[in-house]
Amino acid sequence: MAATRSAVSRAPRARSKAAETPQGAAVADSAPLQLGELSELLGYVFKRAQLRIFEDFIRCVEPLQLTPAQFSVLVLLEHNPGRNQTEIATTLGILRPNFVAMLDGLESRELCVRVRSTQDRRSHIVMLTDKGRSVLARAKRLVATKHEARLNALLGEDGRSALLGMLDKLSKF
Amino acid sequence: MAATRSAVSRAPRARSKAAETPQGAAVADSAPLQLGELSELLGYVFKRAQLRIFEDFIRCVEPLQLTPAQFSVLVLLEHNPGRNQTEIATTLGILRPNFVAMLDGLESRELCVRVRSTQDRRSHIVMLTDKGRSVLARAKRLVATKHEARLNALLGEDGRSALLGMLDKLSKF
DNA sequence: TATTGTTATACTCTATAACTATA
DNA sequence: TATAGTTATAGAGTATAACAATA
Repeated sequence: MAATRSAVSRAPRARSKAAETPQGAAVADSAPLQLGELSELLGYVFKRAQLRIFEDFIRCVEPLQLTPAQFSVLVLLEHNPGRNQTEIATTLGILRPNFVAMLDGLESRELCVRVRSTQDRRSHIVMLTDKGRSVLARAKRLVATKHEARLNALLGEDGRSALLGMLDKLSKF
Repeated sequence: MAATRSAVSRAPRARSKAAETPQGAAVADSAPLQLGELSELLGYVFKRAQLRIFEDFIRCVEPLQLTPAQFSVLVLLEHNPGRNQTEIATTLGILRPNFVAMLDGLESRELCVRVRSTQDRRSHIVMLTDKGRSVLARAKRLVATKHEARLNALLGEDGRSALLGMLDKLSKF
């Protein structure tokens, strides 16, 4: 989950030199492009905002080297002890096959462990390690004090909760 | 840009049969998992909403077989005649190398054409064809009457413009 | 027969280096 | 030398089929 640009994202470039032509002659070209109805298209603006938020998340949590997806796994493990891989993965919308490599990564960093369930020996219960718990605690602190704090400053507490409410409606529609 | 699930998305599954146990005995397991602080994490909720919006866009424009990214290119071509590949691509946050195959696709469907610039023979001016203009017009109609209409119904006109305003702030921060 | 974790695989999106033809 | 379009390539993220172990 490295920094992205995406099919529908990023800001237009700064205008090129020609736009600074003294006598206003051939300014025609090289001005920033018109977005047309894209600037009113919710999906378009949404995607750009989404990318910025993830970029900022990654930057804020950078000392701990956790992607948003990895962070979400650790949070889920903390709140749902005793669950197996499939339960964790599908709750996050991750397909079981794709969760294998992801867990391998977290486990190799000793942030969590898989243990065979004694009740159902097909299942791997996924548990946070002490190190995982400590990294998660630090990550949550960075997210709260840097990432979310920045978003709060930008949107205001009212704006933030209004936004959360709308996002929730959208994600259920 | 097929329907996705993403690292941080999709709704939790319905509870499994065990949860419907008559005498409330072993309900403990198999209940939906706790999201913990994820439900308050803007990026997490944002991503889920984002995926739903794109899913809906694709579904609404499905008769024309246009992805959000392709649609955004056609809109830009309509509003910015005479521009070259690099200008179109970078405005949308698409890297020049990745724009080549994308344009190939649109051009092979005769929705646009590349023509060598006479002023700078390195440049390819990208132009909408008549067919491209017509497909775009139909796409815009579908987007307005189905996709955006649905979002308006969900959020209300006030909510929609408030949301657009916040998204705009976010995409510039 | 069904499910869990897994492997293999493929397709899309994103990213970088380097080539070519022009300037 | 610098830029536009391109090729090649690599890495994420996402998707499906199928296998071994277990139920």
